[in-house]
Amino acid sequence: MPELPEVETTCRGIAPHVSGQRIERVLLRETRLRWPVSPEVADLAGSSIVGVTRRAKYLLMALDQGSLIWHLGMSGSMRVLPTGSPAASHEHIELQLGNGLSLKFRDPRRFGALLYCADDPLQHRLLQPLGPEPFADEFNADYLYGRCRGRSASIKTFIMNSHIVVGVGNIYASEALYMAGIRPTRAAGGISKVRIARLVAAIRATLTAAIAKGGTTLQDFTQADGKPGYFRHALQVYANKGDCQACGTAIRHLVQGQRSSYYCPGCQT
DNA sequence: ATAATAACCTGAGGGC
DNA sequence: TGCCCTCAGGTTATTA
Repeated sequence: MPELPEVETTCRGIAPHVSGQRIERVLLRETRLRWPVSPEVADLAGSSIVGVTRRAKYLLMALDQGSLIWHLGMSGSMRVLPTGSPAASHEHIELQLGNGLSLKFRDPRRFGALLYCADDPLQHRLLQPLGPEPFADEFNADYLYGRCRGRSASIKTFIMNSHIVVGVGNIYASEALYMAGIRPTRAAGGISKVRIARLVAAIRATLTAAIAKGGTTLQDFTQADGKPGYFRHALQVYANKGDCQACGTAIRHLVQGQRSSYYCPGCQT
């Protein structure tokens, strides 16, 4: 689940409960994530959490000394619950806080990550090469059209490339291309600037709408309070086996780069 | 440099 | 019930 809207929802959900809190105790039940959890994490008791921000699909937790870089992978989620409440299955990490609450990280598939970074996390080797945020001024039609020049990759694969723009995952790539009227199979370099401008707007609109609904829950994702994301009901094409709401044509499914894509052959050219 | 593929995991759901 | 297969939000590393 965790694309940009889900990570943003998580960030907003946990921030009020963890910001300014002292870490009383760290529970590491499973450290074999995408990468081994940084050993420094085990010794964080006594540190304080200054604040939480998001960059791409990473959650950045500033501490009084250094920072934590979290990633939710494919199945990760975070909840804030009273310290002492029973651990859910696959609840790998728990930070017990001074306010009697615990931040609990659950990730059945273990594609997520928790890394400690002593200095600027934005300069971390995973964050440094990332493209612009979709809501940044820098991400505009000029930029995206420029990056598309000479690229034969499909536009769907292209906008999911975090070096081009961050935060657009498999669900919202299909949804944004539907909104923009562009087939996911089109070569990035062959799309007119006007249509690229439409795509930029569609990416922003799709992500904004999804954030407003708390993201999309397919299976594992929950908000920090345990509720699912409600954008699933607003999906137009993703996982849709029916017809396009706009023109009635049957939604089509295909696989691109090992990922499912969905589009309307009537509306998307 | 760009593009395509394999790899890392667990669980849910369908078919038989 | 149970077994086998396919598929699922991401992204890095490896290979052409």
